[in-house]
Amino acid sequence: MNKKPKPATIQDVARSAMVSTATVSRVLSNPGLVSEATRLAVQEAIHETGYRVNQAARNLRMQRAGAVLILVPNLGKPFYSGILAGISEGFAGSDYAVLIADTESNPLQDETLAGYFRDGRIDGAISLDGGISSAALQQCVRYGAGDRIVFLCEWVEGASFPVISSDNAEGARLAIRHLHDLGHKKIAHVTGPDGNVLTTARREGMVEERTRLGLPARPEWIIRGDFSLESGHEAARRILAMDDRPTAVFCAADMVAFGLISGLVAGGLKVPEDISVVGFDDIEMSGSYVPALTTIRQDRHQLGRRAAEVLLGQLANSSRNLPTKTAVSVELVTRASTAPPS
Amino acid sequence: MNKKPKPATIQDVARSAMVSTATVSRVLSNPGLVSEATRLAVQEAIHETGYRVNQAARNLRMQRAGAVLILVPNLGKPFYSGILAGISEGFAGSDYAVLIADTESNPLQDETLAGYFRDGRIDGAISLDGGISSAALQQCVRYGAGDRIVFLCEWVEGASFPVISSDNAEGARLAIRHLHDLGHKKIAHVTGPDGNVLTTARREGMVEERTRLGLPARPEWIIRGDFSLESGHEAARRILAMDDRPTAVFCAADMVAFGLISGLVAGGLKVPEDISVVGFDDIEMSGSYVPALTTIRQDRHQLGRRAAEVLLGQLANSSRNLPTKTAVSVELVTRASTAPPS
DNA sequence: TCAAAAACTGTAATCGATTACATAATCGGC
DNA sequence: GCCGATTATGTAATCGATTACAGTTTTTGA
Repeated sequence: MNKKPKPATIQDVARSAMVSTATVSRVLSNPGLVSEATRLAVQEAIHETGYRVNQAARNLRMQRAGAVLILVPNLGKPFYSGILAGISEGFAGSDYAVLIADTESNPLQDETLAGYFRDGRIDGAISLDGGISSAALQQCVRYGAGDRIVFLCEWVEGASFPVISSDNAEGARLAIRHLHDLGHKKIAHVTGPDGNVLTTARREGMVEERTRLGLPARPEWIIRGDFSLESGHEAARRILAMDDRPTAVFCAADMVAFGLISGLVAGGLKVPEDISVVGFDDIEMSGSYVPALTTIRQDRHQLGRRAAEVLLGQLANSSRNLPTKTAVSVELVTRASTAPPS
Repeated sequence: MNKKPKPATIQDVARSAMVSTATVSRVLSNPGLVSEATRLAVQEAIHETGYRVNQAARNLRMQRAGAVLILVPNLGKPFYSGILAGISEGFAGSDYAVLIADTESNPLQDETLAGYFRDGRIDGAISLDGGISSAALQQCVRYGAGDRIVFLCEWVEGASFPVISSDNAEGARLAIRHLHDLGHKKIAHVTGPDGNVLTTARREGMVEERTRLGLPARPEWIIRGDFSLESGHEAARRILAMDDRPTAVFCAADMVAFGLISGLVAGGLKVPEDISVVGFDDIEMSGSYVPALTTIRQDRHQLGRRAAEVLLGQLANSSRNLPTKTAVSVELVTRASTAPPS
């Protein structure tokens, strides 16, 4: 029943335009080489036959895969959605397919990523996961993929790949400054997981600004978390148990802030009346949470686009430029979870 | 500096094993046709040369794309993560690459999906989006892709494609039965968005079971929502304003339940003491929310795997079997957000 | 023991593009 | 008006696999 109208090939177009396949191919990829007249004739023929280039054939001939791989630590985290959208958009004009792999549900073996390159299944990769083993990266470099990997948001300390990320330290500073402006002096921080580069950047930005403003510091005001709701909740328990409670808390992620707030509220404190809370990320939920969360917005769409652009750039000029570090600016979004201390 | 050790081709293997390329190819894809002795020799040669099949070449020759596309309404919703993990796992053994597209951030034009098929960029698709226009689907059918599309979780009413989904009506019944068992009589429901097939299935299951149990019904106890946190919050406002308040609320999604709970708490009610809340989905956050949410668990991993299996089956036997509807069973998870009415 | 069938294996065409090289046509300068 | 340079186009090899068809060897059966 199905008409399967065999798709037109470059041969069909050539026949229809009465030129050679070489000419058709040139019209497609290097129109400057073809005279006005033939170009028009060929374009006409393309239109007429409904021709579409067969990527598999092109990729085979050009020895490329026509695909890039995005490594996401955990697709379930709402934080990544906007980023992926930005990435998709960035690749929309190109002829690269975008593959996505979740490194949590399907942990990356040391050889896996390199294997993708080795087998010619991908031309490049963007990693949102800073936890890739350096052995795995070594492998990729060995297969000549050293300049076709870009890190986004997270990165591997010491490895030499381009990195696109928000200005995490600046975000932390903005948060502290905001709380300071409101009149807070005793400010706590719930960190991300140990060993994470974002944890470090945000913690250091926080400490730096606190010092700069001459605010008091107590060791127990730096609470170890892991970006999760639960860790926020746990942090609330700690804070409730303190003698000398902070009047404001800066959380390393919005999810942490949600856990924290619900824990504090359950413990009888009011947010922001008794204690102010600032998050980091500005995920979708943050605006509609109760109370709406004051937070540091990362321009996730922008981050994604930039990463796509950088990778496309690398793929185009195989010239191996120096790896650069691009910082995307962040922004304080003031909402209902912060207020002057009582 | 990069050694680029040109990957071995099937020719290299053939040479090394002193057989023809045809034989090597047969060892790869149809070992039964080759004698024990040559097979071993070839395998040895494959090992020795480090040969890996070039998918681009194979795909070109076999006239396939070697890829499937997953259409996700909104990658940001935590609900989808487990499903995508399941899908990835389902395709892990196969030689299909998995492309993911977010239909919200990058709305699907009518021709887009069909275009992927037409251009031979994908062999099949799994749609988590029930909102695909039937014009778009018609197009796909026209390109002979009618039996290479599978719907997962959501579906298009009236279209004839295989559907894998949770038993939504049963989930709703379980929720109502649970509340009834606790002693609740006045049960409200916050629905999903109008026109969504899941909204309908869950609402009908709820109404059906409520009727079966002889529970009272009031029109205002069916509150229109849209699966979002905000709609839950809005529902709380409505409920707080009612004269004759329900003692329990069944929400069509966990996110709605979160919004509802925070709204109710903000309004001075306690959950579950004053009012019980049940969600639907059991996303990761639900277990660690405060209070931990009683909800209907969908086996998301299983859903994903099944969809992958069904699509792989269709791709293998191009025989166009009847579209089937697979219901994956759901489960009540009892946590802290429900209790007997006071 | 011999013909027919079965089991292996090789030759070469093919998938649909790109591009090096060759050839033909046109142009410009003196 | 002639020659080299430039421009436009075609021929055919190539990317790396699969597979129809043919040829060779082995097995089977009477």
